[in-house]
Amino acid sequence: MTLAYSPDTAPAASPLASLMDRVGLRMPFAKGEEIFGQDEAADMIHSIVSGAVRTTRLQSDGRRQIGDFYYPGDIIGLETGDLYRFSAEALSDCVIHVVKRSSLHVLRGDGSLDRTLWEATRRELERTQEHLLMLGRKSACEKVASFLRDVAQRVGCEDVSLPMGRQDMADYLGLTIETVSRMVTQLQGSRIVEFASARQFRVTRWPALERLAA
Amino acid sequence: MTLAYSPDTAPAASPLASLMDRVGLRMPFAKGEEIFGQDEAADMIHSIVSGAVRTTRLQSDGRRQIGDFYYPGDIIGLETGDLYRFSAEALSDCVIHVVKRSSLHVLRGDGSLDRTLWEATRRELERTQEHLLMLGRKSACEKVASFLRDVAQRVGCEDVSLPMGRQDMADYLGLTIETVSRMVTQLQGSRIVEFASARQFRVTRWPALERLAA
DNA sequence: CGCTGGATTGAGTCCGGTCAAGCCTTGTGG
DNA sequence: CCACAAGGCTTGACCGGACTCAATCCAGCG
Repeated sequence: MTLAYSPDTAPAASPLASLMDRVGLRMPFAKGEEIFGQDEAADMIHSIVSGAVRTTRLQSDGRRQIGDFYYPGDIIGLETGDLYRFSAEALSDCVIHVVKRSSLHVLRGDGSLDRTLWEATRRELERTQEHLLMLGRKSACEKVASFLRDVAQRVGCEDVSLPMGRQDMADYLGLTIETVSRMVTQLQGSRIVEFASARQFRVTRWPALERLAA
Repeated sequence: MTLAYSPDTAPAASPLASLMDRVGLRMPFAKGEEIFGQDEAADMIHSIVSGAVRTTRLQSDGRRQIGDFYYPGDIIGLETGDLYRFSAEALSDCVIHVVKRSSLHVLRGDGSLDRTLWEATRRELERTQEHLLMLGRKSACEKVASFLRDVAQRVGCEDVSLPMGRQDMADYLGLTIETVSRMVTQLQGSRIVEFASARQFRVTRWPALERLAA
């Protein structure tokens, strides 16, 4: 999570990824396709090779919350007992390395696998706690600022392209798409970020962005 | 987390707790006392023997978010790398079983400890995700209803006593104490719950409460 | 070139926050 | 045992930020 990565290509492999390479299967998914579904039996672990993924949870009345966005090198499907608690969908065309949980037993023994999975789960927990903090106590403007900062930071290069649309941002931040749009416009008005198109931007004033993200 | 427990007394021990009994130390904490602090070195794991605990995170401007409330049998201090990301405070006088992380190595070997810790971390992640969902997409009324339902469910008996005050509830739910208070009054008005005092209530209409908690 | 779906913008509303009194419980000292 | 003080909780009036609904804009694409 803290590592830099090259978008759309396989990144420097995590320890787990290298273990997983020995078992499992690479599968392509088309943009918008479901990788796994909420409440399905959780018998797979997924590692992203290329592309981007969102995890979502749908309530009966249609309200949607996005759990997180995932990029090459990230693992999804850890957070679960017997059933997936979120569904996962491809934000773009992507390739996923899929491993049956049961086949991981082959690699068990020295305990290093267990500890690696635990480590990954802990990082996931940290990210979720950070997300929690944002939802609970930040204003709309601070939320959008934090989001753009996090994405820009992760990519690490000048021009950032967002793999997700406004609705996804809104459902991640607990806002409406109108509010997200207004805040983006506002941040642009104060010359803190600059959008070339709706999904392409760069940060023009990092300190100001950091300050707003609080 | 899903197990029933007797408040204020040691519960049916978790697998981890029984392991931890062999090492570590029982320590008493007074109401309001800090058990560990945000950004301190995280070298301990804490298991609650009796009483109740909150974990909190403070922002520079004073805004506070409560991570979760913990009761006998729960483990805290798992969520962390080198530093605690939240601080933990005693909601009431309580007894905590404290174990040095390093001394857990003694018990390592068969990997069962690793797996148990992982399991605990995963449950923590699940709870955090549930919390996330609530903060992102629920109305004030739904939040308070969910909260009261969860507490009542956990205790399992008729009369529920809240170990935390309104401010703690508010900081957990991402609301102000005034809004919490109004929602409680409202729920009482519709005969869904009944408060004997500010910290003592019972649920009078479970189905309605469940429906509101959505 | 027009179609289509996502993004932006605007006007008006409402939920939850803010500020300010009051109330009730708890605890302390006369 | 009562008086009083202190802190937490409740209630009210008002305000404002985010939502809703609706119109418009714009980029991508046939």
